[in-house]
Amino acid sequence: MAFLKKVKNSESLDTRALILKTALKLFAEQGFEAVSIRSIAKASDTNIALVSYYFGSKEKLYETILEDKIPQMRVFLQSLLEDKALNSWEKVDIIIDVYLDRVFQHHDFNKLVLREMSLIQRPNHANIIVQQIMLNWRIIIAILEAGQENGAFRMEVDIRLTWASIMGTIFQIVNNPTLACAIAGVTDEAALLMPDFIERVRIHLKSLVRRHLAK
Amino acid sequence: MAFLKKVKNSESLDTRALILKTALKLFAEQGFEAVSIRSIAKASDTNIALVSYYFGSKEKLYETILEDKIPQMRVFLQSLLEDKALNSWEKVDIIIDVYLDRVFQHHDFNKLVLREMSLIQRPNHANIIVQQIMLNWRIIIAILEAGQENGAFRMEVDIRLTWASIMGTIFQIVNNPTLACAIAGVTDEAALLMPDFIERVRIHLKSLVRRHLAK
DNA sequence: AAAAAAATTAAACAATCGTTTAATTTTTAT
DNA sequence: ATAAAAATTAAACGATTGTTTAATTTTTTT
Repeated sequence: MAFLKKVKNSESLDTRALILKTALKLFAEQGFEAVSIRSIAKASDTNIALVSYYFGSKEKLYETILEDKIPQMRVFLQSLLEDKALNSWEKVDIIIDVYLDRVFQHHDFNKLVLREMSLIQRPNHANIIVQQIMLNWRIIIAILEAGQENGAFRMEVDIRLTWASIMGTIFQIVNNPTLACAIAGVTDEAALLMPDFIERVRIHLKSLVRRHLAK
Repeated sequence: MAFLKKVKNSESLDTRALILKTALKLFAEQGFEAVSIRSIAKASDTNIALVSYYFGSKEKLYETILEDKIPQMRVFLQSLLEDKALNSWEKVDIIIDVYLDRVFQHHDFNKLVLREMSLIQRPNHANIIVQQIMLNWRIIIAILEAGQENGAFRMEVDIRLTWASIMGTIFQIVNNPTLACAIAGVTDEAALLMPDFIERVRIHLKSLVRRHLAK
């Protein structure tokens, strides 16, 4: 019956990468505890023992996903902070551009991160992520506060809450498919990843921040 | 040994209410699947059979929590929409005030709702909540768009994304204790519920929206 | 005070969980 | 072609899950 032998993946993803990809999708959709190793195996058409074989445990599989995707963002942000060729207004625009593209592009992964940050009393992996995110947060705040100190932005503005508004807007949209579809006026969730919708969010955010920070 | 008999709750909460309260806290902290009936029983110092006894199942306990807390918000919003004594600027201020107080006051419950909205392929209870939230959403959008039509707000503003920014800001803060502590400059999570911090968010939000909507 | 109802308990249930084992197939290296 | 290594499999492991049972205690009603 060799002719019935299943062809596992036309794109020739190796099994390890296939499990990672499938697990990310399921974790983002349902949460860590709700996803069983058996459901990962079934969805990826692999054996239930392979999670232990490749990653050691379900926990370590999750950590691998998080670590694989942890942003190289910090290097970029640090260089942006130190960049003297750009003024503060240009830097804000760049940050919005970069974050918007990044969150939309890796929206599955961002759901994971967002959920981790909302939970407490969690295993080690959560704290690692939270710390990474907070390191980036400090650099961004430094960039924005520099704009205040050099006179580009209003002094009365609450910089930290301003950044919370920017990220909150993006997360609110990416994290909440039903709401996002209502905003976009579509029924298909895939439409949210279309360039025009992202562009609409971009315009809104930049307009919002510009009026807020301007003297 | 009657003198050693345990006194369960000084505030004389009946057992059913105690289980509800404890379960809400644990679900908000750890998520639905991560919380076992045994952990609820242990944390509330009750027997593991009582969840089934009072609520039928873990699922129905969760549904009871959601339904118990489903906002009376819609009645209020509908009356605000139809109120002709208030102008659009006053209505926006009121909406911000009400939502801010409400989300902070029931921050545990809001974590649950937010998480439900981010997950897909969930049991029935999730859809119920999502639909309720979306009904409120439509009323709010109607109120804001009325402000545009009567000339109070700029026509160029993206009303739906504006509301996403307001809610996103609030949720970002309430849902993310670590970030919120960094913003507030405190280490104790309890400090986030202090009136001065909420007041700070309120001032930021109103200032942000005012500049954004004003001509 | 006796009877009925409600609340609470410990123990057990089957089902599912993550993980391990040991055998087998497939791939790689010699 | 043969041997070694890696990948994959089915089956089983003990632990934990939500739930049910039946007995007991507590409360309420008569």
